[in-house]
Amino acid sequence: MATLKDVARLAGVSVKTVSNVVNGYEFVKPDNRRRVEEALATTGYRPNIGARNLRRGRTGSLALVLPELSIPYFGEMAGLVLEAAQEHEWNVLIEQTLGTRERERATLAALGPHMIDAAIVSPEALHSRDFDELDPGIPVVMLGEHSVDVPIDHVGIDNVRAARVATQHLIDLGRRRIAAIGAHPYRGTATQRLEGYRSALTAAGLPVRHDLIVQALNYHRRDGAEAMAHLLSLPEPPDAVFCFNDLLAIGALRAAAEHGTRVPQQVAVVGFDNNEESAYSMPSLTTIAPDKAAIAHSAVDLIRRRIKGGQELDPEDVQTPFSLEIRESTR
Amino acid sequence: MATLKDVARLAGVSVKTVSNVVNGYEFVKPDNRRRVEEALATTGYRPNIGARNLRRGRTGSLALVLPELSIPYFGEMAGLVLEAAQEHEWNVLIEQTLGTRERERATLAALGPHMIDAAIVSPEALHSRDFDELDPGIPVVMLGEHSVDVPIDHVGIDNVRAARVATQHLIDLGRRRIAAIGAHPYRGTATQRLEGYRSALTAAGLPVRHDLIVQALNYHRRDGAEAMAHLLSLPEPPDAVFCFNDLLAIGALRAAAEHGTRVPQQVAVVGFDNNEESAYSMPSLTTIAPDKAAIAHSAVDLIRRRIKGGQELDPEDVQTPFSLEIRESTR
DNA sequence: CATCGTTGGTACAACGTTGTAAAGACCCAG
DNA sequence: CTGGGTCTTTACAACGTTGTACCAACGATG
Repeated sequence: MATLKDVARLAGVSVKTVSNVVNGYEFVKPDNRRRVEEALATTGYRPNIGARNLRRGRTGSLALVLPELSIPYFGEMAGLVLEAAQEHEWNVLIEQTLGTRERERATLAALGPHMIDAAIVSPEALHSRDFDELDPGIPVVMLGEHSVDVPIDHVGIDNVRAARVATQHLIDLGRRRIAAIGAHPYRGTATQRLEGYRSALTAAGLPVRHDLIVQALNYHRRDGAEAMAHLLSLPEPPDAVFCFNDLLAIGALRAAAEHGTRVPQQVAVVGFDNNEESAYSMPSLTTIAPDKAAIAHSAVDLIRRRIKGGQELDPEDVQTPFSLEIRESTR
Repeated sequence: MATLKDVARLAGVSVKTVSNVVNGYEFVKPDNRRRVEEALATTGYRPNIGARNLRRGRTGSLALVLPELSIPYFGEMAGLVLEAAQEHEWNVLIEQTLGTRERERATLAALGPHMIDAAIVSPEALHSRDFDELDPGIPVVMLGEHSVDVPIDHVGIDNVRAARVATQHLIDLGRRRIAAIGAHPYRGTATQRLEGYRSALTAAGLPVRHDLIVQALNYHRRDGAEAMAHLLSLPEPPDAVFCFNDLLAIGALRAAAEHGTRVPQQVAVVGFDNNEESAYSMPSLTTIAPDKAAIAHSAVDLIRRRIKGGQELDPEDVQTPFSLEIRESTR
């Protein structure tokens, strides 16, 4: 592998002059520039990014820390973050935590400031305040989950409002026994979505019935199916279900079908995330559609801002838009 | 950020001694070792991976090059590759090519040998022989696509055989007008799956009807839906369809439903990939299920082998197992 | 007590790059 | 032809790490 030294020798100039050509420095004699460029071409020189970064004190990489790539929401988000990061010539290193708090902490501790310039973290179990003790030494942007009391930049939609919109949609359909699937003891987004659900019911003068609120410790299709099966076996089953993500909703659709319950006639279903598959499920799924590209771009922008601005910048909380995508499951 | 120098000063020893402690070198006086370890702890020293790699001549990172993370198959594969790579303490840098040949080439050229130790490439448009001119200078393992005539390690399932199994399954159901969705002018896997489809038909004494073979330039749900709509509009529509991936099949299921055609009674459908969503579609999808974890592990193993063994090693072609997952769409 | 091998420690150079500072070449005005 | 400025190039050091070579101390051996 050719280095600057090799090119310099071949072109008959100093290493620095080659470096200057490579970096587009203005004042190089045309004659030398030509010779250097020839030498670059014949050697097939490629800069050693590691050495360059060592010298420059940056790495050119971001870390994206998320629970699992096989979960459609995170797969889609990761793809968009990759694109957004590439616009600023960042490489992206992806780490999976599998949703365990221990691995979320370990990952952040391990990455440290040497491998990456910053991290975009989509925490599952980790609380913002864990970062306090951690101090990863690099800018961090949190996606989704959010704790106000910690000075960390954050991007996400207004979960409370989105959940209210979803629930209100079911109320507008005339449904009165509206269940919720996805309550969770300590997951922040779950708490917020539950709050939105509750507030919509209350505002409409409907009771909040605890037997219609089903916990889900995981947010996979299977959990949604189990929860729905449970709801349908109740003496008075619900006439609508708000699922805290699309996977739960997809599972719920299947459970309903297996139970012989028709969607949306007997039970209307709303999801959350607008996974690509939700437009093709049978029936297709009404869902809260966050603007994922906006989330990805905002996250990268926050990182750029923080890298430029430094620690003393006030932490920002960017709320990205969302919409309600109405499909067959509530039509 | 503390460096070896800082720790050395604090512990009152040389930089190298600290380095020795950090790297577990045996012969360090217990007394010094203790002092160094204390200093390490109080400074919170973390080795600068970049500098270490520069010195050692390796990077500790792999690249995973694939079309799009939002495509479930690649999302799932990426997750498994991440896990497999982590077992050997590799970081993984993911690059999306969006399926364009130009970006596949550009990515490989850009990554070069400095950022990464090796690359795992899942090409969409790129041919193995493109690598010849390219010579990325690092070990490369190809997933899926495969050209025998180029000395590059490869992992994947036997597409021809798998397609034959899928088609044979439909034949065994008594279907006689079996269509195929997903033919493609130059995509290698498409060619192989088409060949398997053909050979199964021929072996069963069934005609290969060209009007029942539908091209798909992309492999998304929408393309499957369009292809299926076309097939169902034929004067003599098929009684079974073999789709070259699950997304096409999911789209086909929806098109069938919208056309009022019942699956599997009127049209049986088989997919390929066993995406997680395919177990929850309505009806659930019969599909070829490659052992994705085996693919991921084999890919990482091939890389380790190649890094140890060097260029003169004969290229290996690992065929991973697959199975036919029979579900509602053919029951 | 001289010698040797083992153990423990250090200085230096090197990985490939770029910033700094300084020196050399060139040109033009005086 | 001198002085000053503008261009152009270079040597050197440094980023943080580790391999090599070497030195020093030590106990054991003859």
